[in-house]
Amino acid sequence: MKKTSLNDIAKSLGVSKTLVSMVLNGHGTKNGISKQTQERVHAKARELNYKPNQIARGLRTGKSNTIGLIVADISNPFYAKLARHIEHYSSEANYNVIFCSSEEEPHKEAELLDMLADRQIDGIILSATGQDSNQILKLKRDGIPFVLIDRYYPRLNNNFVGVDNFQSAYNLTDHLIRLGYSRIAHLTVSPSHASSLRDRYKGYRAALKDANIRYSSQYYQEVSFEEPEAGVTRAIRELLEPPHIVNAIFAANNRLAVTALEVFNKWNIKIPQDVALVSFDDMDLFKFCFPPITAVAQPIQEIGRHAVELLIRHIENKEKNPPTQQIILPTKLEIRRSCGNFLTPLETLPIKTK
Amino acid sequence: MKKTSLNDIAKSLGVSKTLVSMVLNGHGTKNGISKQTQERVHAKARELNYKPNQIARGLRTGKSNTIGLIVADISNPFYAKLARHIEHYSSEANYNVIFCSSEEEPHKEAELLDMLADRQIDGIILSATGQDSNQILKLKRDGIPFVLIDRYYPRLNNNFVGVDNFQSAYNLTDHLIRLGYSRIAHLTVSPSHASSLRDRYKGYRAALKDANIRYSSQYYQEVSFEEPEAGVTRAIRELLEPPHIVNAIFAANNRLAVTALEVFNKWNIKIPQDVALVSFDDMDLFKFCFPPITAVAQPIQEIGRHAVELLIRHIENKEKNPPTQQIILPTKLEIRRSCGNFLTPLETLPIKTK
DNA sequence: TTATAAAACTAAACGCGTTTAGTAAAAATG
DNA sequence: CATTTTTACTAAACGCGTTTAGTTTTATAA
Repeated sequence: MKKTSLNDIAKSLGVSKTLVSMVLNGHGTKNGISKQTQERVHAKARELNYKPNQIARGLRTGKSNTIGLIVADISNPFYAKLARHIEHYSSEANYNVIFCSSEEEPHKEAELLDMLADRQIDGIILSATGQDSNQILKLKRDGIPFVLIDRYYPRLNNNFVGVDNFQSAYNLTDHLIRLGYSRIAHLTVSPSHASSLRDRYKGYRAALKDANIRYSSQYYQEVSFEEPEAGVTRAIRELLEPPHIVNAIFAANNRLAVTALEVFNKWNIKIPQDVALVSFDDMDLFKFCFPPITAVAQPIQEIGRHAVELLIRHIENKEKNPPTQQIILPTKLEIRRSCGNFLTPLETLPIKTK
Repeated sequence: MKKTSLNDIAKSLGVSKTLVSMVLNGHGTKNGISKQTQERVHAKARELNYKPNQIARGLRTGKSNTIGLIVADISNPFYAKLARHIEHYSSEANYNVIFCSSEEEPHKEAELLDMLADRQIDGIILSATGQDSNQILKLKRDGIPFVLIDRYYPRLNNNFVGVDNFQSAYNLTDHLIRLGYSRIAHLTVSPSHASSLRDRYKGYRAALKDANIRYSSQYYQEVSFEEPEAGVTRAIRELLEPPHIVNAIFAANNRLAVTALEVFNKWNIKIPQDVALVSFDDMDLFKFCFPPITAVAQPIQEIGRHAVELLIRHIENKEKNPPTQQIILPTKLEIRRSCGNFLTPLETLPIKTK
């Protein structure tokens, strides 16, 4: 039960496969194929349930109507949601998506980029590990359209869709400062070559500086991507062993925030009494944690939409070489109780239905 | 700056591309190519950084070293984690993965299956919508190796990796019953053609029956996949409007549980005082909710590992046609406080460091 | 010395849809 | 009627790696 090929249709109608190809691609009239013949071809194609082999087509045209998406970690809900939106908008524009996950490893990222190039991908959406701009230069040299998301290379003028990590981190830190916290730790991933993480750190430092709060290098804690549990455990021990060095922790991503919660739970450290916690990147359940976690929320759907639009514009105008574009979208500071204004749920009102 | 092709190597060495192809595929010695020539070919391939075009190769061999993964919803953390594990194990076995998300729509599932077939995928891992077994029959007829995950078709004897949804749901319900709950609602997704959801419902019913608890059709609430908020809101209103019909809710997946939490929060309904809540599928943050949510946890990594192993076994023994296999893995009941044994966090012990 | 075999390599077909260059027949024009 | 144009269609090349069926050269056996 093999698939119907162009040739099958051509033979069964006694015409050439050229003709069939032209008709099915809508170039029939342009090439002067008669109406009846066109109709016969369409009818037969329907009858045999013909679907063109995209691979053979791509081999000839160099176009695959497929875009590659490389995220740093598909199991992180931020990227998972982003992947879903990207898939959605691509599919609307008649593109398929190949998802990949680099797991923050530059060599895996390089491998995946090669793999995608092998597969004649039309373009790439990439959240780069940031360690090595050679990959990006190679994409540029090879003329493969691409859009960076979430993280960019400051030196290179590429297509980019993301948020203002600096300002958002500044606001988040400023929020802590206004609530009276002055010894604020920054918990981040090492090695943090990703521009997003670096900008979050810079925003944090800038907010401290503008508030005339002395920064201590003890506040800065790096945790390896591979073993967050061990790293966060160590980091929190250093930050909170008496005398407590800090009274607030800024987790630079949601995974670190969740891991911090694990550690707090294990050691019975209470938020915000013992220490305040805020997270960059929101999660559905942060609202329902005890206490709810204050976080910066990114407009994930919008990031996905713009990334797809921008990429497709570049793919479909490859010759004209449209100018690169940087799209910076607004974030939202979700203020909850993990840094004060503490109310126990027991103080909430009685059940109100309807 | 185009990519190096086989021909480039052949020409620059003055040999045929046949020879180059054979050498680079390790068939050099078998075909009597001399040692020196083989070495020259390898050296030149390295020098030109040659990477074979997988598409052209696949066109000829019919093999792409790529597997397709279709999940019901990539933004659901259960599937996102599963995707990550599947990617990991596939990559270890030298296969790439094309991820897709059917968003529970049978027609999209059908489209994606066609798309994957077009791309000469070697095999498919699928969490089927369950509405239409024709898709599955077509895969079988076309001889495409596949493994179902999470959901299966009871009538068809296919490869399958998943958990015992019936027994796990039975245990979860039984846990509620032992804590004294007798009016237990079942909140599920409509239309629930997925075997996993149906089995969860059956397990719930069986537990009620074995405990001689009368079941009322009022306990059963279905919510559409597309609009969970509106549906869950309506469902919970019906279940909890005075006089409260139920005192416990069994959410058949994590998304429903999270949405239920949203509604409870909005209406100030307290868990477990006003109503108990349990979820099928665990989430990282369920531990830290207020109160922590009792849930059935699936062994996601193991599901991914077995699915990949089983699929690759079938792909690589396509001729021998190995027997189909059903792998049922154990779940874990994570007992937390959302159904009683209520302790406020305020009663916990003082900070204990180290 | 001649037939035979082994060693080392190549031409060409293949898979399948696209595209260029071209042909045959009918219609229009002079 | 002869020539040009138009209409309707086709052969063959192409992309690129794989594979089959050889070919040429050298070595071995009869």
